Order: sequence, then C-alpha cells, then structure tokens
Amino acid sequence: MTDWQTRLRASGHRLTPQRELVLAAVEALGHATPDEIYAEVRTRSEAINLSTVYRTLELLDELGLIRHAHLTDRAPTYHSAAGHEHSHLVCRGCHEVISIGRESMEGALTALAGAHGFVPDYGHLTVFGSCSDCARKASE
Amino acid sequence: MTDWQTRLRASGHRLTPQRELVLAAVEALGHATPDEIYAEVRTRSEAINLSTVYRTLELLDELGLIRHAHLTDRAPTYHSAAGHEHSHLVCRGCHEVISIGRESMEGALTALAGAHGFVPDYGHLTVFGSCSDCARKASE
DNA sequence: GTATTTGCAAAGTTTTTGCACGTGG
DNA sequence: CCACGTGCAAAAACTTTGCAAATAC
Repeated sequence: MTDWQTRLRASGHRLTPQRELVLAAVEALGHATPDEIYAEVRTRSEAINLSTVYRTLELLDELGLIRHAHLTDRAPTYHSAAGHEHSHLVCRGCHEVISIGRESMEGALTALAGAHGFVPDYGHLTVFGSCSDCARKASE
Repeated sequence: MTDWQTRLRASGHRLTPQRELVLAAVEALGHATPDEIYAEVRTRSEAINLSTVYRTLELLDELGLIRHAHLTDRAPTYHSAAGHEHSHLVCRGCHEVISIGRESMEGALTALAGAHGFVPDYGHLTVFGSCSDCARKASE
C-alpha cells in the first residue's frame, strides 16, 4: 500500500478513484488551479465532477498530501507535497516562477521570524516582485 | 495641493469626491477589504457605488497611493502607502498580523533574491505561518 | 449494511463589464 | 464642451452547499 493510501485510511477516509485521479493530476501538472486539475482529470476519465475536485483538493491539502500557494493575485494553485518543500518567487511582469528550496528560504528568514517567535510556512510562501529581465525593462 | 491630488492630476486623472473618500477610508482603516472600505465610505456618504470602490482601489494601487496584500487565503486587503513600506507575518491559527519594516525584510531576503536576479516587492509580501502561542499549542 | 463520498443543480461570494448619465477641468 | 468617471444592473468567475444516489469497506 502506498503512502497516500495509508494516510487516507489512517485518517478515516476512503480510497476512491476520484481521489486517486486528483492526486495523480496534481503530481503530473506541477502547479495547477482547481480548474486545470479538473480539466486534466477529465482527459483521463469522465468520472468526476468539479465540486468533487474542490472537496478532494481541500482534503488532500489538510492531510498534507498536496500543498497550495498563491502564484497570482487570484486563484490558488496546488502542487505535490511529495517533492521537496519549496517557496516561490513570482515575477509580476512575465509571470516566471522560480522555486526556492526550503533550506535556502529558511536560512534567510529564520533569524527575523525567530525574533518574533514566528514559524513560517515555507511551502506556502510566495514572494512577488520582478525577475532580472523585467526589472531591467522597467528601469529603462 | 496635497500629494495625492498632484499625483492624480499628473497621471491625467480627475479629482473626484469618490476618490477622496476611498483614499481617506483606506488610510483610516489600516488594512481593509474592498467590502469594508465600501462600508466605511457609506457611513460618511451615500454617494458611492461598490463598483466604483473596486475601480478606485485599482487606480490608487496603480498610482502607488495605496498598496494591497493578501492577509488571508481569500480577499485582498488595501492599506495606505503613506506610512513606511512593510511586509506581514500572518498567523494561520489566530490571524494575528505582525508588521515587519521593509529594511528588516530586505536585510533577510536580499542575498537570496539577488542570487536569482530577483527584486522582491516587500510591500506586498505576506508570510503565513504560526505565531509563538499557536505554534506552542499545535505542538502540545 | 451503513457511513462516507459523489454527482448534480442550485445558490453564494466576490469581482468585472457595458452603457447611459453626470461632472471635473 | 467633452473626455473621463460614476451608477446601475447584469454577467462573469470562482467556490460552496443540500440532498439523493452510489459506493468503499
């Protein structure tokens, strides 16, 4: 039995095809909105509804099997929690997304956060700004 | 003529009572959602519509007269750009908001961001996590 | 068998848009 | 005057919810 199956059962939830499909779609897509995940699942099977996608994402997020971050000012995006935990730098100009390993971001923020007794959620952290190209264009 | 009036005119926009009211409400409220700003303005005058609040907030944000950040997973909140630029630490447990001066956050992130040629928007940055109280409760 | 989960449809929330009227410069 | 801005109402985008039928275990 794989880890996600174990975790679902251990928390008193059931293994359903829909949950497996949603989890697979999130892992396949990298960073995706609920709508994109729904579309991806639909290409593989008709057997799912958008509300189920929302409910499933919420559940998988609670269980820590996936994570979400806010890569735009609007929709949340979900990604696998299987890989390394990471933060994001997002360019407002070109929407480039740079992933930063947790260790790097933790190294940068630990002292500041610690001074306030605060424990950051690195996997959820998104820093908006400008990438080098867009910063250069803006200053010209 | 005050600064905000100058900036509006200089960018080819007009001085209207609605814009003055929205700006005053944002400065009075600290951190507020569009809805809260609308409610605040309504207590002072009937002469405004919710769509105008949205359009005005967008304009004032573009002009740099106000700023917005995401203090919850949902609604954006607007605040004055007149005070010192700052980032936020937000506790997921109790929703406490800790403001961090730009200099402190910049000190923490400069090296990391610079390594990627990235220029962070400190005034928009929100770090979610747990405050000391909630972190302690969670670990018990 | 039965408690959980899903599909469906409907409603809720938040934000945007088109257009005629109003108004600042 | 007249281009810009506003109110209004409608729609769009996104998410949640109630309930009966389906299903994991």
